[in-house]
Amino acid sequence: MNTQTGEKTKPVSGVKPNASQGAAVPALGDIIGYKLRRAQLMVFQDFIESFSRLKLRPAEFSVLAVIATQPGLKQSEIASMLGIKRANFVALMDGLERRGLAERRKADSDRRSHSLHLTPEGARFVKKMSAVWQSHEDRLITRLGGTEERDRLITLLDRLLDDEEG
Amino acid sequence: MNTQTGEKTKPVSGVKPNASQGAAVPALGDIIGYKLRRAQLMVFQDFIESFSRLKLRPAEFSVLAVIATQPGLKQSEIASMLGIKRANFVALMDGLERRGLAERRKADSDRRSHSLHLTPEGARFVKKMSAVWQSHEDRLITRLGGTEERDRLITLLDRLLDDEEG
DNA sequence: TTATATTGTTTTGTAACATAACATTCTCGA
DNA sequence: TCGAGAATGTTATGTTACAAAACAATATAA
Repeated sequence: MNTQTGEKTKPVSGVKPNASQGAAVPALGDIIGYKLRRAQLMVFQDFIESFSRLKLRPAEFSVLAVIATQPGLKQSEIASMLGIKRANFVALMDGLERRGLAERRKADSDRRSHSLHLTPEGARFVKKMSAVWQSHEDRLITRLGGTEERDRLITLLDRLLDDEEG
Repeated sequence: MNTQTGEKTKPVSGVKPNASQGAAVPALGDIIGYKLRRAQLMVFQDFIESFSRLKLRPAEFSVLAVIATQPGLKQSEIASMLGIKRANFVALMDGLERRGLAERRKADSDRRSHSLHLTPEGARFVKKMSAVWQSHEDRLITRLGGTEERDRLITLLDRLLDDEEG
């Protein structure tokens, strides 16, 4: 448990150290949130281009991935797992159903809820989707410098997320 | 966690790992973009709460930080530096000007452009803002495990961004 | 000069995200 | 068992971020 303010913040790359007593005006390169946002935008950009042919957006991709690996979950379960408000999940799921990739089934255990499943066509689609994702991911790993660096990045991001795992 | 690539996968040199065989459906935890997005949302959430009292949003914060450290830049320069379309920058700058924090000055060298500066009140505001940011950032650093981990995170994010620095 | 490019701006459209209200169904304590 | 309250999916609505097109004023280049 290191004190945060105790140690001088080391300039990351050619950034001036801050000497004054009050907090220095942060340089862009020192702002975690800023770097995080820019990196996320870059990654999503690559993702969107990679999936333009399949006409699949990041949120749709994540929903199909969850349904594929955990079929039968309730709509609200998947929504909350992905941090999507269930109100906004409806249209998203409508789209997947309209394209014949996934379907809602009435659960007889709880007639309010819908359990979500892939259609046969959806299963085929997920295969193509996974291949496209793999090459996208490989591109990112290359940029990072290898799988080891990828794992380190994931570990650090997990630390930020730790207590909101849900 | 690392189900799909195993420990030893090093396809990074441009060789596709699963070219012949189909790629596995990715688990959420293995998707860089997903983790990145969730972490970014968490960080922005903390940022927004930290700055609710000052009524300052991330984009406004970044603009003030740039103007404070590099006064006199042109509007379009700051916009592109932050990845904000100049069309969308107008309303943002209007807001800062309306609050008396920053101002546009007609540059006589180029009468089309506006050079951006802090007002005296803006300079005072930036001091408070920097202090608030510092505690926000310290919170993140604590979550990461220290300044060393923060630096490692920044380094990794920079690798993703490397060739779009601008 | 004339043609072309840049700067700031307005307008407009789209997508992401949140909140409130509702009908249906379930749960559970009185 | 009933009835109050919660959960589920849905609709409707508003807000915000972001992108693209067009424009006037000004600068630059041929």
